Amino acid sequence: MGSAIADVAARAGVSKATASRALSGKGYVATATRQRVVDAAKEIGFVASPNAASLVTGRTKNIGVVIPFISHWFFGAILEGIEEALLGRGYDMTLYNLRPGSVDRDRVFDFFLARKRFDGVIAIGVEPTAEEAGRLLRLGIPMISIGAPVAGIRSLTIDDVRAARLATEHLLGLGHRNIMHIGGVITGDDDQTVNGQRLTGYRQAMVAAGLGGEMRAAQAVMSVPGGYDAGTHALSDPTLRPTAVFAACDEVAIGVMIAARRIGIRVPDDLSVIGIDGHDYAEMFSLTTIEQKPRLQGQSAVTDLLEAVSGEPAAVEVVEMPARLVVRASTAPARIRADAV
Amino acid sequence: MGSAIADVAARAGVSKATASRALSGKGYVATATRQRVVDAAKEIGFVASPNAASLVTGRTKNIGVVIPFISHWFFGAILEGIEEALLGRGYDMTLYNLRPGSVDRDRVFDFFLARKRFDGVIAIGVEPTAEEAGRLLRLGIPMISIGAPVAGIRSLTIDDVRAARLATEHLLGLGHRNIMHIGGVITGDDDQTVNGQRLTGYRQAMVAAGLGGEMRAAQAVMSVPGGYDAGTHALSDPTLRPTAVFAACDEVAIGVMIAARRIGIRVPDDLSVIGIDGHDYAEMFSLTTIEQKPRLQGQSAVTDLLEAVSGEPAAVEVVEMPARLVVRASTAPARIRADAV
DNA sequence: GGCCCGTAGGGAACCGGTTCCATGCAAAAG
DNA sequence: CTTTTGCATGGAACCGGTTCCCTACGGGCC
Repeated sequence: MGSAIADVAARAGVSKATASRALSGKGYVATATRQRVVDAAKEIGFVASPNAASLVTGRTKNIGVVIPFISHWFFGAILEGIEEALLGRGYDMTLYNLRPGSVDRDRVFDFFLARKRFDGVIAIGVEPTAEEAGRLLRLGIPMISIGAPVAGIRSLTIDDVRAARLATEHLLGLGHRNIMHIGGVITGDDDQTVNGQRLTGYRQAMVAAGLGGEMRAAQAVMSVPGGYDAGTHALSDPTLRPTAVFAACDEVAIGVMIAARRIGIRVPDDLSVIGIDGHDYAEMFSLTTIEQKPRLQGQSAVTDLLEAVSGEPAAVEVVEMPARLVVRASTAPARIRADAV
Repeated sequence: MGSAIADVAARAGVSKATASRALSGKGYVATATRQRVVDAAKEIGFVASPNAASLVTGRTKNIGVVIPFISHWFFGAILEGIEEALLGRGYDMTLYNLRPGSVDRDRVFDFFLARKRFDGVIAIGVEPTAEEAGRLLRLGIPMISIGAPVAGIRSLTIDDVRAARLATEHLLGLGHRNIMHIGGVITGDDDQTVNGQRLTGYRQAMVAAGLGGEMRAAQAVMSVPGGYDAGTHALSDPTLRPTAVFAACDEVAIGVMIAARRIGIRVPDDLSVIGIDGHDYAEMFSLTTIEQKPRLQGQSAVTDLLEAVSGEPAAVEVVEMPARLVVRASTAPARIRADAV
């Protein structure tokens, strides 16, 4: 069934060593000989076994990727960026979908990732612990994390505190005072995850504006329905209604906008909404947002990781990716409210 | 650096053969011996090399998956189903993102998939050609396709013609006569892809209702903005406006609904909208749809494929998955239109 | 003319497991 | 008491490539 390189060698009348050199293009092989080997390989439909090659070279040309969600736009887009970059360099991408709080977490890190199957690992929005990272590094498997920076692990990140401050300041600059933050689920008081940092940025901006007492924050599932539910709840009471909402991601922002429209609140006339991400749908919804480039982040992660795979460890530990304010029509200057006149 | 099974064997005072049996659990090993080996392995942090094992067993415990989009809900959800099912059985999932019309297609099928790296291949929405499939089957790599059935390849599908007929008939049953179809891009007259089949189903239902002359179909990018653009275009002229739209997928349906609202057309009062898929967001948008279960499809594909991997080829070539009408508030009985009075 | 060097190619070890086969031993069967 | 059987283990081949080391040959240089 499967033809081996020995068969190719026999057919071309050369040794295994020469056949290997001819097919891989390494070492001295006469042009005529190389051609004979290539022809022979084609004739019998030879396909090399990457496993056999990995065994001796120690390189697998395979990268393990861990991600919390696949069917979320942001993570899917990162994944597309990673896959494209890897494919272009002849690498495979093996994917593990590690839902937050999954009991499989140990199994993935201990069993699946810590085998000699991967040249490197990319962890997205997973925030590996020191032990998890250490286990891999001890095996000589470099790792890079996309998301909130983790001490001791090479990370690719946007400055989430700054992004959140930027978003809040944009609303403040438009004259809003009653600004509500609708973010993701926060665990504990000093949450260092992406959600925690965005809450921190909101607080910093509000306090700096002398509005520390006016802060209001709610938590939502990070999706359009999640934002819709949270928005419906937050906007239902006219007396408590904010004039602006800073949502921790664009899906939530879109959900809030739809909720507002259902309730009869006009965006941006009665309510300004800003998000973070630069979602594919932001343009269509005229959503003002702090735009980041997930595809680019995926590509950069690959570049960095493969450098670490084949060379010395890079100097920089935290690489910061760009995030910029894109103003569209979901934010507008605050109006003097009727009930405040 | 990496410790081998020989080191474990030496430390436990047994042979490589016994160490292998102890760790894999196959063959006779005394309980005490097994414990010694397991302890030794733990002490030196032994991690097995799956490549070495694959080389001799011929099994890689790795499945290749080809998919046209990752950051689209439907495909992402299938992927989550596949990944979950594979992980549970100790399999890896290696992913290739093959955008439609990509020049990489040959490279993926010839180079990446047709190596001895995979025990099987799942192709999603890719419709492999006979050659592409044949190459893999000749190598002894079973393949299953999710999407429109392809002759000679084991396929998992919903009956897209029937689903589209069901959707159209639902609108007809509500008294609508002026029903427009907004579908995906169709290539050629006899398009056998999912998009083509859904158009066919629409036509069948319309013709059967004696409305063959009233058919109107437009093409859209399969996304919310795509549906928004197509919807805006289709609904802008009041004299040509349909009373109902059958969208080929829920994203497009949602886009149409948003377009309608912007124009000032009330759903479902002035316009009924139905989609296909059962998107996560359908509930929130009160969207009537033909619901299918992508996660379940992914899981089923894995079950079927692994059966083929480890046993005789299954008898059935085309497996049909359920798709059912879920009525929500985006569809309503047709009204006598003002201009028709 | 002898020596060195660059190019060609072969033999064999090797990567790290799995598995076949042979051997030893104790308990059960005859 | 001998023979069979079942369990336990070791030795060695093997999977399919890559690579190290060695040999060989022809041309340029001293």
